[in-house]
Amino acid sequence: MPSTQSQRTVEIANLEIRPDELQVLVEGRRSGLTVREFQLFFMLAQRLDSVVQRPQIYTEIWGGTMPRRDRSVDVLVRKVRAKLEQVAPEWSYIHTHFGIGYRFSPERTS
Amino acid sequence: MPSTQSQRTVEIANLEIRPDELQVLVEGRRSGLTVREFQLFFMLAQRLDSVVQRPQIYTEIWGGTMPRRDRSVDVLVRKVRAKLEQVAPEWSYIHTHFGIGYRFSPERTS
DNA sequence: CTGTCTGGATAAGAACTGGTGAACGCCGCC
DNA sequence: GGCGGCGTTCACCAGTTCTTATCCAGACAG
Repeated sequence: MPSTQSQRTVEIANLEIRPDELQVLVEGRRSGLTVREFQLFFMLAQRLDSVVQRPQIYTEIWGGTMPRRDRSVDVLVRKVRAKLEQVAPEWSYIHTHFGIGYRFSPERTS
Repeated sequence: MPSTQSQRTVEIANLEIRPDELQVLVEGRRSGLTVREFQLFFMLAQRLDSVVQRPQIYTEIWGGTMPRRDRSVDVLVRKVRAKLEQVAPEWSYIHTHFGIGYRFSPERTS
């Protein structure tokens, strides 16, 4: 195995994540996430199956402290969900934990 | 053994790439790329279908770190595109990934 | 059931990125 | 010197993305 710095590709469920390309592929199809969107997605994916609190997400992506009543994270999550749904309608990846934050976990929508 | 560094000729889609001549032929016609232009084209071609980030392109061609707001890469891409389009109007080879970089992948423009 | 709070959805304006044409400077050559 | 190819930089503009505001549905407490 050619080692090298960061992993070239991460595979989870039906996803292929390429960090150094900022790309997420679903069964070969590109999801078309923007840079910000990928950041969010990737940071959640790295914490597979654990709930990440909203302020923590904010800090990791925007830096600094999350202003009260800020909705940036929500809007971003929505956009990521929308794009992923377009390429993988039968799956859901980001789950809401009310009053807390979000959790990444690929699941089939039965 | 085929020996020696890189292959003499690489063929992809309707392209014929000759690294040691710095030439790209499209169905027999020379594209007329300059040295710089060929460097860009070839480095992207070698990473077929993967997105290469702008700063990485810069580093590989110019060396050093890409200055903020630098447009060299863009302009070079444009020139390569222009020359390729002249010899292959029905094809597109270099695709833009907004906010990230460029990706090489020969495709017909239907 | 009612009131309050959180998150989903959408939209408008601001901010940013990349496409494009042209100008500029550098060299080698006529 | 004047010319032409090449590489770089500049400026303008269109298109994309981000931020923020608003309205609304769902969750939860009393």
